[in-house]
Amino acid sequence: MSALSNEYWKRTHTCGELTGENTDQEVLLCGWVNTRRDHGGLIFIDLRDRYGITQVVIDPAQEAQEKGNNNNLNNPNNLLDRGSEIRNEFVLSVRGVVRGRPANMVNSKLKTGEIELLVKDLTLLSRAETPPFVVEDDVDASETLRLKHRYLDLRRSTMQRNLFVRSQFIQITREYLAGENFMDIETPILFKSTPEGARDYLVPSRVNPGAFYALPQSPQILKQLLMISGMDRYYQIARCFRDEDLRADRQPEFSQIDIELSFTDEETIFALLEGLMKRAYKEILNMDIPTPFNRLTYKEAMENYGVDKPDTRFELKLQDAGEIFANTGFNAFKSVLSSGGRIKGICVKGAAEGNAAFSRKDFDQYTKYVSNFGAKGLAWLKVIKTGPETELNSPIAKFLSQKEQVALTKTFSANAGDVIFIIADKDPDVVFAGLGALRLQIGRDRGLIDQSAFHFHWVTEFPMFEYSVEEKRYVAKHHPFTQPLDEDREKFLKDEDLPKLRAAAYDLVLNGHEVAGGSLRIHEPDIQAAMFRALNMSEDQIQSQFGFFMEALKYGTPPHGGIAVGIERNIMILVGTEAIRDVMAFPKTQKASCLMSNCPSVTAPEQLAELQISLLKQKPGSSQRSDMMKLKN
RNA sequence: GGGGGCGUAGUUAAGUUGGUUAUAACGCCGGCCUGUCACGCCGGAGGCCGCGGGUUCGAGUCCCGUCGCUCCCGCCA
Repeated sequence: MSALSNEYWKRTHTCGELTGENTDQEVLLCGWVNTRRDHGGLIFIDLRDRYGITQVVIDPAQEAQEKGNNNNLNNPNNLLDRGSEIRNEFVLSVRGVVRGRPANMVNSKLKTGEIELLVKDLTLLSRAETPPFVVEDDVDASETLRLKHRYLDLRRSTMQRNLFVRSQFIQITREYLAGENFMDIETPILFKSTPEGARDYLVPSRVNPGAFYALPQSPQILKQLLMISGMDRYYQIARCFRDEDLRADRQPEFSQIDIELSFTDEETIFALLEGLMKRAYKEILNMDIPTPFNRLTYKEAMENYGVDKPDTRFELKLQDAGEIFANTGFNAFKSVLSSGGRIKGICVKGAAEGNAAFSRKDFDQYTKYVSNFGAKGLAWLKVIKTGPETELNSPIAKFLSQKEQVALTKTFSANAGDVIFIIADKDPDVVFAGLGALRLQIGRDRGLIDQSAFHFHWVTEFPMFEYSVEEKRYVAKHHPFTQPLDEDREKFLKDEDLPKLRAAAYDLVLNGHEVAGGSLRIHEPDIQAAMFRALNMSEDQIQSQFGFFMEALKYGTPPHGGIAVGIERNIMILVGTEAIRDVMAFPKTQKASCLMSNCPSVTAPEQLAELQISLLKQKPGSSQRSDMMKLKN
């Protein structure tokens, strides 16, 4: 069989654009067979491409009536024969005439539903085996199968839309930042490992045996060096790599809009991002996002929501009950307070009585749920109406004085029918984490979250340091190039009160997700040196890991700062999906493997030898062994 | 590293206290059909019940192990 001429795929239109205005035009469409409805002497084919679906009709009787204007009309029977051979996902070239549909046959579900294409010639460009799942919008297949045949999954309109929105978002970003004088500069993917932070992906160097590059966790140092170079305003759509465990919103490689500016301050950066988001939401969703965004300090976020990335689409804020129990006789609470712990809670409206009431089982499940976050218990108190008064109904009620019960009701603004949940723990982080997670869970369970809302806000004044139990030292909460807040600079230089110092670091939070994070950077060499010392790094470590950077700082560094916007998380929320896998073309599974290509895979011994790498003996049953088994089959 | 959920035709699921030949829908194959758009009607094929062990007269079902997918904790500056 000779090759087809490319005349067959010189499309005049896409499958999403023909309307009544094109009636009687002769057109050529190309696409995939979405469905075929064979009526014997009449065949309907829904032809699909990225732009939409157009109904194509093989109707020899109609065709015969319309003799005249075409000189290479096929034998009608031949057309029907070919039509009946067609199966889902075949690739077709269809030449035909656009026909308006009678009013009662218009399909209002299709953009092109007021017309159809009467086939004059139909050519099979490519056959397809029966796909492992039916390619349709409401896909009826497990994610495992979808990932194995990702190229088929990506034919679905939801996936195509997700990737299109992502493309739009990046395009808008480029235009916006170019308009603000930003320069797109690429930085290396093969770079130096910097042990602070996440685990690195390493790449062996063949020409330097035993030495490794690391894939960047972010271009942080490089973009700061660009500021020292006088690039003034830099951005990059930067791929980042982190070898840590995956989550629904975490992949080993992801992209961020990496931004850095010289001679800047927080207000400038906030306004820049607000402008970007406003424009993106307007152009993509035609939605007006109010700016400037609200701001919360880290402390306010923790006290009110228990997390540093609060979902503010619903209330259900945390209240403090520490004062109520300052002199309590209830030993459990008393010991928590005396050892520096916290007692906080939330009040759930209308959850004590009626149809929407929590059952004993619900309480047990929530108790179990908060235990995931370290909470040893969850107290619950139902507010019950007893005549004109209310009283608390709870396993712990008998331990609480009348005064405490009244104060509780008041502090939580609780009415009859409400339920108060309380967590008390010696470790304040457990109280925050437990209640923060409980608040979110109850918000979801009780439908308190407005799914169509987009709530942006800034979280500011993050702590500079947090203590690492594992490493027995303080580590930078953001990263070690972050400047202390001006008010805390003196204390920082005196090395005082490290856990209480605040950084000029900020996150942009959207619907409970951290969608961007940044800081003002240290531009003074002595401050940077003090920072490394605070992190308990020796001079040798500083030299070997960051010597080149310390050197660069000495040659005239402008004050600078920046931010990085997580592209996948933003798009995920924009298109309303739960996993960032849905906004990436070829994502990895939770074990960081690709089901389509089966990577990572075993490397040939020769390839390892060339790199002078030998493998340690594998544990029996390890994934490497099972991979080798797979290869043998 | 730890905890939860899932794994049965091509696909999505059902499968009772362990007991005949493992169901259904969609898809697939064949036939019929000129107005469908979830086309319709008739017929048919299709199973290592993830894998390996164990208990039992008998295992999709119970037990142990293992692999894979997923959600969460730790981790993710």
